Amino acid sequence: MGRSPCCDENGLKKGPWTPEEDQKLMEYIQKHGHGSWRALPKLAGLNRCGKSCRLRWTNYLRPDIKRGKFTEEEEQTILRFHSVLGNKWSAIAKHLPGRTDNEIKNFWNTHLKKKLIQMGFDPMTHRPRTDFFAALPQLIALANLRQLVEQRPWDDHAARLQVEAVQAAKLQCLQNLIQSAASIATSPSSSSINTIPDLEQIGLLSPPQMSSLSSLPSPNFLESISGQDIVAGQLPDIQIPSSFFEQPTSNDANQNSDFTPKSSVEGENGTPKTLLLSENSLPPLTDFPISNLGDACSASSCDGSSIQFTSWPELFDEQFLSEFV
DNA sequence: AAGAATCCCAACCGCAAGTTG
DNA sequence: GCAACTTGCGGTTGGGATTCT
Repeated sequence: MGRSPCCDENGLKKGPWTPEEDQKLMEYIQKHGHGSWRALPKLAGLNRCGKSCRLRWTNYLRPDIKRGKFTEEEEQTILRFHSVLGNKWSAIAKHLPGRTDNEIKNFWNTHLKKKLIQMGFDPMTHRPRTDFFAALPQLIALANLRQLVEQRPWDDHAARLQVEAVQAAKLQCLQNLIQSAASIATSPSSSSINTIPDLEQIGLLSPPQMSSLSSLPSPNFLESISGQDIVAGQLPDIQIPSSFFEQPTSNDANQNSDFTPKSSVEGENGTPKTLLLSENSLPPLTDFPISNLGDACSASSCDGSSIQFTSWPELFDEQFLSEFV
C-alpha cells in the first residue's frame, strides 16, 4: 500500500485548469474512456498527474453533473443522510444524482454546518448542543421574549423563569440520559440496544413514549445504509425543525443566534401573538447517533432493534410542553 | 472608492483500501 | 505473503468573488 507518487513528479502542472486542458481531457475520455488515470495524461497530451485529471473529470467535466444552487429538497436529503452516515460524502453523493461528493462537502462546510450551529445543534450528531451553558443565551433570549409576549409583571415572570430554568435543566438531564443510554447501546461490548428500556424502569419515559421508541428501523436498515441501497424516503425521519429552512443565512443569523420566532397565532383580540417556538420547530431530541451506530453495529453485529427517537412533543407530556413553549 | 473581512469552491494533499504481479 | 501501484475518499487550503466598513 504505497503512497501514490504521481503528484510528486516534477514538471507537472498544478492549479486551475484552462479551457484547453478541459477540452483535451473531455475529448480523450469521450473517445477512449478514462482507462488508467495514471496513463491518461500522457495519452491525452496533458501535463498533469492522473489524480488531477480524475478530480477534474469527476468534479467538474462529467456530463451528468448538475450545477447551481442546492434545492431545499437536496438540503434535506444531505441533512438526513449526514445524520446517518456522517462525513461520508461519497456515500451521500450517491443519493443526490448529479452532485459530487466535493460539492456536497463544500456545501456542508459553508452552509449547512453553520446553520446547524447557529440553531444550537451539534453538526456532527445533529442533536441539540449538550452543554447547558452553551444554550444559556437561547434560554435568556427565550425568557426575555416571553416577557415581551406576555407583558406580565416582572415578579410573576421571575417566578416563571425559575420554573422554566428547572424545566430546561430537567430536559437537559433527560437528554443526557438518553445520550448515555444510546452510547451504551452502541458500544460493541453491549449486547444490544435493549438497554434503552432502562429509562422506562427509572420512570423517565412513560410506556406510550417508549412505544414510539419501538418503531425502530431494523438492523437491516443500517446494513442497507452501509450497502448504499437506501433511498431517501426510507430513512428514518430525522427531524429537522420546520423552521430550519427559514433560518436566515449567514450574517442575518449571526445576529440572531437564538431561535427566532417563526410562527404566530391569533391572540384573543385578533392580533398576532408570536410564539417563540412552535412544537414543530423544537430542536429534535431525536436522533439516535446512528452515524456512530453504523460503525458499532457493523463491528459487533448488533441484533437488537435500533432506536428511532421521536420528536420532542412525543417525549414530553403535554403539560410540560405547553408550559415550556 | 478602497481596503478589510468574509465567503465560496476548485483543487491539492495525504491516507487507506483495493489490485496486481 | 509482500511490495508496488492504482484508485477513491475526506480534510484542508489558496485565491478569486463578494460584502462590509
